[in-house]
Parts: sequence; C-alpha cells; structure tokens
Amino acid sequence: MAEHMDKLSKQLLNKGYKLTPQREATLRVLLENEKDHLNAEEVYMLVKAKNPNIGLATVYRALELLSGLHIVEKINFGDGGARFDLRSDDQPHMHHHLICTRCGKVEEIMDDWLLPMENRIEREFGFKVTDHRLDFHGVCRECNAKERERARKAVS
Amino acid sequence: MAEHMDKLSKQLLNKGYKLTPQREATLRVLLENEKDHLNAEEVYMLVKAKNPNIGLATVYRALELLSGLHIVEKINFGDGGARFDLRSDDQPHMHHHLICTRCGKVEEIMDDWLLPMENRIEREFGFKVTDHRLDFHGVCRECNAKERERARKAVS
DNA sequence: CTGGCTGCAAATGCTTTGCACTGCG
DNA sequence: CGCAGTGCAAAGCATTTGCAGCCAG
Repeated sequence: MAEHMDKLSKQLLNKGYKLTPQREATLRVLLENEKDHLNAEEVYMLVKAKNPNIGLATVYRALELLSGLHIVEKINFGDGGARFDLRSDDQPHMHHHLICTRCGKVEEIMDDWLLPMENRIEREFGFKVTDHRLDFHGVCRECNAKERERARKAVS
Repeated sequence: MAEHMDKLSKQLLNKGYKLTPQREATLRVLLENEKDHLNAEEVYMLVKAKNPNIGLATVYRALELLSGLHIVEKINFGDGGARFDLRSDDQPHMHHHLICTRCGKVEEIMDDWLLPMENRIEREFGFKVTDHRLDFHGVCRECNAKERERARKAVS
C-alpha cells in the first residue's frame, strides 16, 4: 500500500506536477476505498476528515488531474454525478461493472474478455481502441434470492 | 417509418400515456435522426422547428417518459449532457459505440458478441443481466489517417 | 519574485420542479 | 369536475472558473 502510494506520487512528479498534501490526501482516500466507486462529494468528505481546510474545488481539480493522467478513471453510471476509481496498472484497461437495478450495488469484474473484440474492431473499422468501458445492468444474486423468496411466499 | 411511428404510439397508449402532439413530435425527431445521438437541447431545437410553442421542460419530460418505457435509451458519454437514442426492438440490447477521442465522432456497431459473456456472468456471479453497455474509446480511421499523414510530413 | 497550487465564492450548464392553465373525457 | 399534460420561470445540483493569497524554488 505504501509502495503503491510511492509509485503514484512518482507518476505525478514525472509529469511535472507537485505532490501537494491535498493531492496526496485525495490519492490516499481513493487508495483506501478502492472498491467503493466514490463520487466527488464522498471523496471530499473523506479528505476533509483528515484535512479540514481543503476546498471542494481542490478535490475536483485533483480528481481531474489524476483522471487526465489515467491514474484514476472517471465513470458515469446513470445517476447524475461522476464516480472515481483508482486504476491499477496491472489492468491495462478499465474494469467492468455489474450494476444491480434493484439495490444499486456495483460489483466489479475482471477484464481480458474484450481483447479479441478490440482486434476485430481495429480490423473491421480501422478504429484503434485505446480504452473500453463495459457495464452490465441486471439483478444481483442477493436481489434474485429475495425475489424468489417473495415469489415462494406469494404462492403459499 | 410510418409503421414504426405507429408501433411506438401504441406502446405509449398501452402503458396508459397519451400520445400528445409534443410527444409525437419528439418521437418523430428521434426517429428521423436515429443515427445522431442527439442531446436534449438538440432534440428541443428540432422539435421546436416544427412546433414552436413547445417548452424545453416538455421535451425533457417526454424523453424521460420514453426512456422509462425503454423506447429510447439515455446514454452518457463523458461530456456533461445526456444523449438519446431510439431503441429498435429488433435489437434486444443497446448497441455499442466507438468514440473517437480526437474528433469526438461516435460510430455505432452491432451487438451479439456479448451473449456468451452474459451467460458466463449469470453462472459465475448469479447476476441476471438485463442490459449492457459497451463503449470503446480510441482513434477512428479518419483521425488515424490524418495522424499518419502528419507523421509523414514531419519526416520529409 | 514567479508560477503552481489553493480556498472561497460566484458562475455555469444541464436538468428538474412548482405552479397556474388548458383541454379531453 | 378531475386529471394528465403543458409552458414558463425558478430552483437544484454537480462541476467549473475567477481571483486574491500563499508557498517553494
């Protein structure tokens, strides 16, 4: 984790940006909540808890900066309000999401299924893919179970 | 096209909504610009051209209604501002997009590659997929060509 | 002292809401 | 009448921008 933080800092520095306490705090929050798909407001709250003087605009600016450097990815599920994910560099692309339309939970799944598709797109359309984004909407295991439960009761 | 309009109207009526002139005009605009990924403002402009008294809010309300009925799909590329696509019912799911990061052009490509993946997700995660969304970001054929051209000149 | 970075407040831009009005059943 | 649907203006919300101040090099 600490090493991860180190590596991220260096990425910033290499591009000529300073690692300010605010940016470090923002990165740290993203790192500590890697699985949570935080939105800007949530990142702000968490950063503010450690660093009460920070302004919301600064968090936005940090997130935009990091997103431009492809250190975090900015995602947009249907709700207004973007969400931010740390982007681990052992994944060449974004990871994919299972979004439950019942309970709103977002699960992550892994990559690599799409590489053949990317090759095909390049061949057929002359389109050189640099990134992709794949989301599935549906009903998660838990909500499925609840649904079946409800159906069972309705019968009895 | 006219039959298509008919079918869409019936979908509205069947759900208990009226086919008002405003809603019809909105549908017609979407139908006539099926390939264009219009945003709300653009739909509004086009509807207003035929129907000058309509209000922006009404267009938003129509689009939201149609989107709720899955007659149109509301998509969100990275730019602020949702875009709207008519959803043809011979495609069970959304179609996919090739988004050029150079010129912003959006191409559509067809579906059906993902069905095996959906099956796998249901087996492995217990997640019943009802819909998916797949976008590729990259550089389109034209921008690729321009880029190569530029590189060639730089050498000479 | 210079330029990057910050906080604050104001501005922006898309979208939604409140409300009074209208027309159809 | 009752109620869905409408237009207009105002509100709402996430995000961006302007600007003065600050700090490291």
